Amino acid sequence: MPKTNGYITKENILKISEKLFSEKGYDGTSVDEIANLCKINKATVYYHFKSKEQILNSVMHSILDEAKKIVNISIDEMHNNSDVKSIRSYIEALINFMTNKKKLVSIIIMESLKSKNKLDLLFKCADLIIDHENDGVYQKLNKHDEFPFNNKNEYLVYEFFTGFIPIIMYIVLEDKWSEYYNCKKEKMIEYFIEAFERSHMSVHKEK
Amino acid sequence: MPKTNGYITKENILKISEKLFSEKGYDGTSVDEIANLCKINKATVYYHFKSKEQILNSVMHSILDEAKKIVNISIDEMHNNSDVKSIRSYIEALINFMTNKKKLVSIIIMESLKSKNKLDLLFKCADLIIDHENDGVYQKLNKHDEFPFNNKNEYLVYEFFTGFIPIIMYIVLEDKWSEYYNCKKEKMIEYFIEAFERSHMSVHKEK
Amino acid sequence: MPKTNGYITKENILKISEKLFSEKGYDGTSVDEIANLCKINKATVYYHFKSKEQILNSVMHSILDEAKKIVNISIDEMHNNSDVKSIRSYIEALINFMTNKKKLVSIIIMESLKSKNKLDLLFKCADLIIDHENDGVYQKLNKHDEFPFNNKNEYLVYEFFTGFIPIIMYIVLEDKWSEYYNCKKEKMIEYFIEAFERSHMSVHKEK
Amino acid sequence: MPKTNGYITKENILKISEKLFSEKGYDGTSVDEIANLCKINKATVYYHFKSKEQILNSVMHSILDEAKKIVNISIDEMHNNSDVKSIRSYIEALINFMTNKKKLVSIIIMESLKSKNKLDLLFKCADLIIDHENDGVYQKLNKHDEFPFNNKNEYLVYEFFTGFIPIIMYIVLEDKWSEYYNCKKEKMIEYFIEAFERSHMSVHKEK
DNA sequence: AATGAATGAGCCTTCATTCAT
DNA sequence: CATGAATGAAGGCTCATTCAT
Repeated sequence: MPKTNGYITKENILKISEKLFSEKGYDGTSVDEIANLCKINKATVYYHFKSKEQILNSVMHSILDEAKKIVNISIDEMHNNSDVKSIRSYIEALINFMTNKKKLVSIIIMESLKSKNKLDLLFKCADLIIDHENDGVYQKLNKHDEFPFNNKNEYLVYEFFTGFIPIIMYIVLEDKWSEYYNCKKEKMIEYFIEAFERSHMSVHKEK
Repeated sequence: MPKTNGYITKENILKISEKLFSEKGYDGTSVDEIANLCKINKATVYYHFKSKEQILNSVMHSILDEAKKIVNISIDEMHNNSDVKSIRSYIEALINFMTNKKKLVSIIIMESLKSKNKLDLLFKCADLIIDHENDGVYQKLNKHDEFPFNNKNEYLVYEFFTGFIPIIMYIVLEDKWSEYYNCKKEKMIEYFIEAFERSHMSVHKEK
Repeated sequence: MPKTNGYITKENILKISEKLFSEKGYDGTSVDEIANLCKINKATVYYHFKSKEQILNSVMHSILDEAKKIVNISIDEMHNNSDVKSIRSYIEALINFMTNKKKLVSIIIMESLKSKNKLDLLFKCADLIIDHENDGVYQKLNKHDEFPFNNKNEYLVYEFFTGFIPIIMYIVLEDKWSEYYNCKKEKMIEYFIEAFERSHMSVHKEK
Repeated sequence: MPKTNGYITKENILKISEKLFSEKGYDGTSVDEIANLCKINKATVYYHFKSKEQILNSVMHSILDEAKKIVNISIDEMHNNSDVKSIRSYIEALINFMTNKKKLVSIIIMESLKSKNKLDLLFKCADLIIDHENDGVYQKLNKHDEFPFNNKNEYLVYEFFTGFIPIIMYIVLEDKWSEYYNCKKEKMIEYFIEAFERSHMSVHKEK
C-alpha cells in the first residue's frame, strides 16, 4: 500500500542502499535486497531511480555533501590554531568521518579503478579535501615560508598522492593490515599519524 | 582423449585470463569468455581450476613471481651504486615494471578492498618490495644513520602507506589523473618522483 | 485542479498515441511514452481511458471515421464519371489515402491477426470500402450486366480477398517489397494497378 | 538431470516453441513457458539458442524446409496433369499445409509488417511458392500462350499480390471471417477457390 | 585430458494498472 | 481534472558450476 510521502521513500532507499553497499559492495547488493529492506516493491525503486547505477551515484554524492560539512566544521574549529596539534586533530577528524563510511570509500576507489568508469568521484573527493586544506590549513602554515612548488599541478600531485591517497588507503586497509601484520589498531593509527607527519607533513611544517 | 599436453592448456588459460582480467576486471570477465578465447570447452577450465577465483589466485601469484625476478634484478643493479640517483632509478624501474601490469595492479587493489577477500596479495606484494628495500637498499643507506623507527610495525606502516601505496596508486591512476587535471604525463611522473622524494624519501636520505 | 480542458487532453492523447502506434506498433509503445510525449501524468491517461487497449480502439475508430469521409468524397467525384479511368483513379485515391496511414493499416492488420482480438476492425474497414464500392461504383457498372455471384457471401469473399486484401497488403509491404526485389516504387505502383485490373477488376469490367 | 542427447533437446525446444508460438504468438510466449513445457531449465534453452528471437528464426526456417517438401510433392503429382482440376488441387494442398501452421503464418506476416524487422521471411516464402509455380505449374499452363508480362518484376507483383497474398490471408483470416460474416467454412473455401480462379487464375487459364 | 549438455539461482528492468489526494 | 506514488507480475538473460561420457 502506497501513498506516503515520496520524498521519504526516496531518502529511505538512499539510506538503505548506503548501508547495503557499505556492507556488501555495489555488485554484491541486488535491487531486490534494497527493495525488501525498504519494505517497498522493487518497481518503486525504479520509480525513484532510473537504474541501480543511479542509486550508487546518488549515494556517493550525498556522502560528498556530508563530507563537505564535516570538513568545514573542522576547518572552522582550528581557525586560530594552526599548530601541529590542530593539524593532527584535523586529520584525525577526517579519518574518523571516513572510517564510518569505510566501505563506501572502498567503492569509490574500486569504481575509480575500473577503466571504463567515468565517475571521477575519487578526484572530486580529493578536490574537496585538498582545496580546503589549501585555503584553510595549508595557507596558514606556509604564510611566511617559501612555497616549495612551482605550479598548481606539482602541488596537486604532492597533495593527492602523498597526502590524500595514504589517508584513504589507510582507512580502507586498516583492518586487514592490522590482522595481517598482527598489529593493534590503536598502535597503528599512532604509527600512521607519525608516518604521515614524517613524510607528507614534513613539507608543511615550519622549519 | 587428451588433445594436447595438459600443462600447455593450463598455462594458456592463465595467459588468457591475465589478459581478460586486465582488460575487463575480474567480475567483468566470464568463464565462458576465457574458454572461448582459449578455444577450449568451459568444462576444461574447471578441470584445471577448481573455480574462477582460483584462476584469479593463480594469475596473481604468477605475477608475484614475475615481480620477484624484476625486483631482484633491480636490486642487483643498485648494489654497487647506492646513491640517491640510483634510488631514483630503482623507483623508476619499479614504476616501469608495474605500469606494464597496470591493470593487474588495479585488480590486486580492487580485490584487496573486497571485505571477504582473504588473499592478502596486496600485502604480499608490499612485503616483497619493502623487504627487498629493507634488506638491500635501505640497510645500506642507513647503515650509519640513526634509525628513526622504534619497531618493525612502525617501520612497516611507514613504508607501506607512505611508500608502497603512493607508488601503486600513482601507477593505476596516472591516466585518469592526467586527464581529469589536464596534466601531461611526462610532467606528472616528474612531479611524482619529486613528491615521493620530498615526502617518503626524506627519511631515507642522508642529512 | 483541472489544468486544461479535459477534451483537449483526451484528443491529445489520441493524437500522440496514433503517432506512436504508427511508429513503433502497439506492443512497442508504452503508456509511459504516451504520457511523456503528452506532457501529462501517466495516471491522467488512465483517467481518460480505461486501458491501453481502449486507446488503440479509439485510435482505430477515429481512423475509420476519417476513412469514411475520404471514401465518400471519392465516390461523389466518381458519380458522373463511372468509366474505367475513374475506377483506376478511385483505386489510386484509396491507395493514396491509406499510404498516409500506412503504419496504422499495419496495426489494424497485425491486431486482426492476433487470435484473441475481437475488434474486427479489419472487417469493418473492408465493409466500409466494399459497401461503398457496392452501392456506388459497382452497382452502376453492373446494372445491366449479368451479376456473376450467387449470393452475398460469395460476392464478399471475392471483394475482400481479391480486392481489399491485395490493396492494403500492397500499401503496407510496398517499401519492403521494392527493397527486397530491387524494384523502383514508381514502377511497382504501375505494375500493381495493372495486376489489380487484370485479376480483381476483370470481373467488374464491361465485356 | 542432464546428459541426454543434445540434438534431441534442441529439436524438442523447436517443437514446443512452434506449438507455443502457434497458440499464443511470439510476444505471448515466454522463454519460461518453453522451458517448462520441455521440462528443462531455462538456461538450457539459452545454451541451445542465443536468444528468443533466434528460436523464432529456427522455427520459421524449419517450416520453410517442410513447406518446400510439400510443394515439391504436389508439383510432382501434377506433372502430367496441368489442367484446371490439378491446379485446384495444388492450391488446396497448399492451403491445407498452411492451415496447420496458421498461427505461424500469422507470425510471419506480423513480423514482416514491423518496420524495423529484417527477417524477409514472407518474401522467402513467396519465392518458394511462386518460383515453383513458375517452373512447375505456370510454365506448363502458358507453354503455348502469349506471356502477358513484360518483365520479371511485373510478373512477380502479379503473383505476389494477387496470388500469394490472397491465399495466405485467406488462411489466417478464415476463422474470423466466417464468424464475422456468419458463413460456414465449407462454403467459404469453395467461394474462395472460385474467387481465386476468377481473379488471379484468369491470367493463367487458357483462353 | 577434455567435452557437450544441463542447471539453479539470481539479476536488472519494464509495464499496465491502481489509489489516495 | 489531474497527479505522484506505488505495485504485482513477468520477462529476457547471464553466470559459475557440475556431471556423464
